[in-house]
Amino acid sequence: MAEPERVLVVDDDPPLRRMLERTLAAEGFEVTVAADGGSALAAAERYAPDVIVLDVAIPAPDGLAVARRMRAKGLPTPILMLTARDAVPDRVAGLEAGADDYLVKPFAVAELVARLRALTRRRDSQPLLSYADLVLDLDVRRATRAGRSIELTGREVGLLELLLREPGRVVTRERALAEVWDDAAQENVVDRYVTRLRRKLGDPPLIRTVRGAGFALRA
Amino acid sequence: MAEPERVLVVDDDPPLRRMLERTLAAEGFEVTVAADGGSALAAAERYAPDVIVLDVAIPAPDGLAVARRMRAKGLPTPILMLTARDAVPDRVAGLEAGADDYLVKPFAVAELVARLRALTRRRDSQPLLSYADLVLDLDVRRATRAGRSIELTGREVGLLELLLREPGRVVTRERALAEVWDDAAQENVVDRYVTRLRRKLGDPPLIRTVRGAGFALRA
DNA sequence: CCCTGTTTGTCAAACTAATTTCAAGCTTGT
DNA sequence: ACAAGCTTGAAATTAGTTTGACAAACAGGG
Repeated sequence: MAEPERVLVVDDDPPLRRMLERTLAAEGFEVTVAADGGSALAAAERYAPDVIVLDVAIPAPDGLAVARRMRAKGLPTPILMLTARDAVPDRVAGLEAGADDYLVKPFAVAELVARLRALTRRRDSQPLLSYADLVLDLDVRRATRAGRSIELTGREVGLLELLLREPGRVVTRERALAEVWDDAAQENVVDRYVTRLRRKLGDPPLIRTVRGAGFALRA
Repeated sequence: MAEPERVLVVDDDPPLRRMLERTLAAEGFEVTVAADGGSALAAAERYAPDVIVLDVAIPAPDGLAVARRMRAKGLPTPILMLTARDAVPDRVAGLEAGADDYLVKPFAVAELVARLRALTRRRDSQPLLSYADLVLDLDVRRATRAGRSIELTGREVGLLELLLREPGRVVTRERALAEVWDDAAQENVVDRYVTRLRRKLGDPPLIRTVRGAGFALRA
């Protein structure tokens, strides 16, 4: 088993808050609580939870505002919103504000736990490839470096994947042509794409030239 | 088909009231009417409707008061409130008082019917799907973005649902054909529908094309 | 059952992005 | 300084995408 999931519970009703705190702890979550929007925002940043349970009706910035601000700041943490009534507008507003799921009060605690598990469960997808501060996501054809997201084209992904699969090892042009290109292309395309990748990936340079042999990620 | 949904219409304007009575009856609802707050409360208890259409501006206890009292008595019947102006305070007040949805006069009758259906069907309905500020309601085949309501056709909903079920992941044309179309259609239909969706969903664009692969939602 | 408006699917032309080539200039090792 | 190898801008080429126009299928109302 992995380490416990960290959950932030935001609700201004002390009994409910305590109940959630105890139940979730019993379910194996590591719980932090907040009673109003302001401390929720602070806690979300300081504590970096894996998931947030957020009541819409809380003092200060309400749940919707909190969700919006978190999204504005770029925090991707999944939010499960608690809404008071079974009102369509409420739910729509919550989801528009950036919530990932909602639950109508009163709710069964088992239901809450199930939803939380669903939100924290990692989707199955191709594993990410990485090297130093570079991460390549094959599913989305996108790389990330130092937090910056970089869109890549098909060939760029192919070449970068090849390099990442044998980090530091030298990849020859022949090899690259065979694996990324369906042969029958000038060897120069590889160089061309190395250049493009270097440009997109930025500094400090990650792809090293091995004269007479090929290319490799910097050791 | 199940038995007809019972709706209580509360409005003090006789022509409008009669029009609603006739239209809703034609739509298969079983209709009862009331002209003021007092009889509305009485009818709500005696008649036990599945849903209530309630004008805010009525004599005696006004719409807000009626909603509040019904909630105070513990009646959970969904209320669709008709507000005269498109004033935010009005709507907020309505929702706070216990309304489940609101419609601004003048309204299209079809819209009213659609909302009523949504409210009565809501009991055990599919959860809403969302991504960024887009929310899709599968039950009503309608999407909402930034408060604007967007009508979608069957195929449009199907495709959008597919994209929303794996937010950000790339959906290939093949996959879309298999899941949304019963195969046996040109791959181009997918493109065609992506275009239509993009137009309907407006700016900023949500559907990104991943050249050579397919389409995906983008943050 | 027919008419009407909507939804759906097809095609082809216009368009756009990605890929590849070429050639000139630049590095590096000896 | 020379040669072999590497880099890169610009242009040509190719592959893939978007969209208007239209016809077929369909749904609903009279």
